[in-house]
Amino acid sequence: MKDRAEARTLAGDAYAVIHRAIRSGLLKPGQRLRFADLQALCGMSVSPVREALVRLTAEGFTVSDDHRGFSVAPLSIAELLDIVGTRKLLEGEALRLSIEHGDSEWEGRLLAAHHVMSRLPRERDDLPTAIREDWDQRHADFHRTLISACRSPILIEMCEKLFVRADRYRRLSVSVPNQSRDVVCEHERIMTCALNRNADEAVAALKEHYQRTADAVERLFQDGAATE
Amino acid sequence: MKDRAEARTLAGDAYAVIHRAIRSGLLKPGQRLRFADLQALCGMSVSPVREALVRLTAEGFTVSDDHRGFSVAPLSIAELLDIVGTRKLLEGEALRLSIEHGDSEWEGRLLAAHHVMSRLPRERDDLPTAIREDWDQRHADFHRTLISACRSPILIEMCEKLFVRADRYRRLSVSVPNQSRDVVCEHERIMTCALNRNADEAVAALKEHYQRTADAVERLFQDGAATE
DNA sequence: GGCACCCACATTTTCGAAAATCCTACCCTC
DNA sequence: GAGGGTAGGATTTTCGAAAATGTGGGTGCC
Repeated sequence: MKDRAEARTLAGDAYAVIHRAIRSGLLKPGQRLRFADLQALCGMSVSPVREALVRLTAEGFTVSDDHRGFSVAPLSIAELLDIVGTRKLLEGEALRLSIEHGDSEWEGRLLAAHHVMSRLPRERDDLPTAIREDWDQRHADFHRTLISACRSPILIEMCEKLFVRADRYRRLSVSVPNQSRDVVCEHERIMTCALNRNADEAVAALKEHYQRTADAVERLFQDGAATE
Repeated sequence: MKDRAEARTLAGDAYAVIHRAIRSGLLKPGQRLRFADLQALCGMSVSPVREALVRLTAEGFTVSDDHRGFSVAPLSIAELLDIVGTRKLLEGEALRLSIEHGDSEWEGRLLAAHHVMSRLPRERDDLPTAIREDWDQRHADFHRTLISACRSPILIEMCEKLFVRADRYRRLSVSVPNQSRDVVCEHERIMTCALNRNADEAVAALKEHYQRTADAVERLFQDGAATE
């Protein structure tokens, strides 16, 4: 769930390393994961690696087959659509609650998060990885902040998990340089509606935002990006 | 998540044993979990026990503190209300989708699940544990069946996790013999509305059903059941 | 030729002990 | 007496090897 500051135990490191390897595509969907390889990758013994895999499995990034080990969870259009549909439901409701309960401190954090994000270059394939990761971080922060005042830790946790899970798919679509979308504008609209306490419109804008991302990735899938 | 058929590895056994111990109250909320004790309880070495705890932590039954081990997740009114609120949202939508997509085969399974449950004695404190567990099982099956046609595996999985998590609380309320509720009737109303494809009413009835359970447990909490 | 069985190999899972970390209580200094 | 540092013991975390299990191929039988 977290990624940074997750380094007090070796198992935490292993989790971070493998998680990153899966998101980055170093470990491909469906690929079998051998302990020997992962031990070499993480530079540690089998125990923490196994612990990391158990955690990743609980979060849907890997799948486990008793006595036959683990493999990277496959990607599919069906799962993408499922994730997006569920996110629209959960984050939509979380945003509505946030707008209902959020105070001016929340408004401030929201403005700040959006500002920082908008000042960074838009995600593009030709940018250095470090900058892309930076944008990803700010983008995640913005969406986190949106729902942070909903007063439901469980809802927040579920949204967080789905966000990271969806991220595997979103990364595919980044390699398409132009999608004739103005993502910055979409974010702005969500924020403005939220600040104006216009819950219905804010939620609608958020759902639209996710649906567009889903559509972009779906197009990509049909061009065969999933099979590689 | 599962409990039965989870026995192909020792770690799976450990998970089942500890999970059961937490739900039954043998391991109390907030209690520190020492490996030595759990190894004795499960009859195995540290590795599978640790794996079980990692999984339980991912599902919210235990909490982990780096280098300080694990403890049973505490119960609180706030969490109960959060769980119930989220369940109403998730299962409500899942039921709506199920009603939209379910075919006659689904209707059949729903009727069957309800029938089996209604023929069993109502859960009561004075009944033998085996019978109570049987009723619990059928009750869970009924609710599972309700949403089983929603076509969203993720939604189903989340509902399942919340159901089990809420179960820890629900078990507290069972010890109160009479709550002036007709649970059988509540279930029947949900089913009838669902079969009549009356989504709005079915969802409303389901949410009411959960809210009443929550209210019952909440009353219990205020009488100090949480502190023991 | 097809099918079942069995053996050797590859891999995961589990064990028992070593290493690392945390907590407690004590001592020393100020 | 208060604060800080430090050994000792308890506990978790990690390691490396042993045990258990799945896999693939070869052999013999029908």
